[in-house]
Amino acid sequence: MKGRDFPPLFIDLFTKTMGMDEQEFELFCSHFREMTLRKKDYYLKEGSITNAKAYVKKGCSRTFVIDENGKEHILFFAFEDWWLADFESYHSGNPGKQYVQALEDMELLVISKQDFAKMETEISKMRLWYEVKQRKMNIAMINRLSEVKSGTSEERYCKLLDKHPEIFQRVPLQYIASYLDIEPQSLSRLRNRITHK
Amino acid sequence: MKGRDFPPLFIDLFTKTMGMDEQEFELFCSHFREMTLRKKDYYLKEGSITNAKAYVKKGCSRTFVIDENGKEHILFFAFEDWWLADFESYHSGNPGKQYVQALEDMELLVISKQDFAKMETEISKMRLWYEVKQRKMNIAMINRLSEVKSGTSEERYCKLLDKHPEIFQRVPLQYIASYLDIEPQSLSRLRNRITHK
DNA sequence: CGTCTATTTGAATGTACTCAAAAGCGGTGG
DNA sequence: CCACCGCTTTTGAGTACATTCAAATAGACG
Repeated sequence: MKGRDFPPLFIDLFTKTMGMDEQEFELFCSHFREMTLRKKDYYLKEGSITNAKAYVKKGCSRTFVIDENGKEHILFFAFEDWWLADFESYHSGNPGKQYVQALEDMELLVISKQDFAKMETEISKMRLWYEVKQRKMNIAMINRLSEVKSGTSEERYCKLLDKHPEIFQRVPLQYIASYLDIEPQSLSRLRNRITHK
Repeated sequence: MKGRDFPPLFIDLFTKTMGMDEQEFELFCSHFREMTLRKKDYYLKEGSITNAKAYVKKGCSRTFVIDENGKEHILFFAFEDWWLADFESYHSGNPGKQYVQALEDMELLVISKQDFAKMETEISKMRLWYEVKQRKMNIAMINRLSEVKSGTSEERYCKLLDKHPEIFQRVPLQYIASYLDIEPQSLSRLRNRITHK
């Protein structure tokens, strides 16, 4: 697969933002393999070992865990230009706890751990990029943690609607309920309450 | 301050685990300044800009945020050998949202952002160390996120008691309640319920 | 059109919350 | 050493809110 076939944001990220030259970028791209998922397919399930990172070229997914009572809890959604992996499994080599399921048909660009590591030694900018990436994920997780606990469910719903209205165009309400940590019925009543005032 | 005055685990981390030689280690240590906090003192408050990392030499603290209704939510506790910082503020340079308050008298080893950055260029192993650190924090945050949402409050309490009994020796129950995202009264009743069966 | 799934609505239940007050505990100073 | 004060934890009573189970409606897809 040639570099020019990659999505614009992906190309920009590595050429403009990171200053990779064309040769480096071609080398980099050659290590990705394309993968498609149909809606409802799983990219990852609990117990599987992740040895790749996946760039979301198209579509969206939900990452969730199942608790001791069999309940699903969505940790986050992923859309275009996000990176998907169960990082605990990826770095430890142990089976992961996360599920990743496509909510739309998806196109992924997958790079194996080995190839990524090779890239990091061949293209020094990669290290920096991944460091920054890691840092941002970190901050996002801490913020998500603050949000999960803050305010009433109505406030959490309104904030999500305000900050990420696009989610409501693409993700069924039941999953948004899980993300907000409430039952679908409660979300339905909550939405009613809001529109009737 | 001489390297040999640092806590054993700290010395091990950088000499044994990271393979820093004595000279590098002395250089490294020279950039830390000691800081003490009295119980209940704040190391950080919302709105302040963090430009340092702090190694917890002694004591423990709680990191929390205050939501729109004025409620405190504890994100995590920190004990000996942890690193403290509002990483969002640290990396963005913007005012942070976190509070860090000492729960016991504390001794910290503080290194400024500038000095740490200088160290990273002077001692190449530092980069690697910080990368690994970052990664682990990341995973810890994702796990914390899973836990906050999983199971009943009773199950979360029991799991904490099982995995981190030492916390109960050092942290007042009201803060454990906040960590578990329940009111102190509810925690009290919950504990009663458990011991009476 | 029919089936399957998602969303809404209803009614009853339960759990955690609030407000309020009592009991317990630790530390300080007389 | 004891008495007092402040803070933490517990207990009580009433309330609010999300949950559960159940069923009806609405939408999506073949």
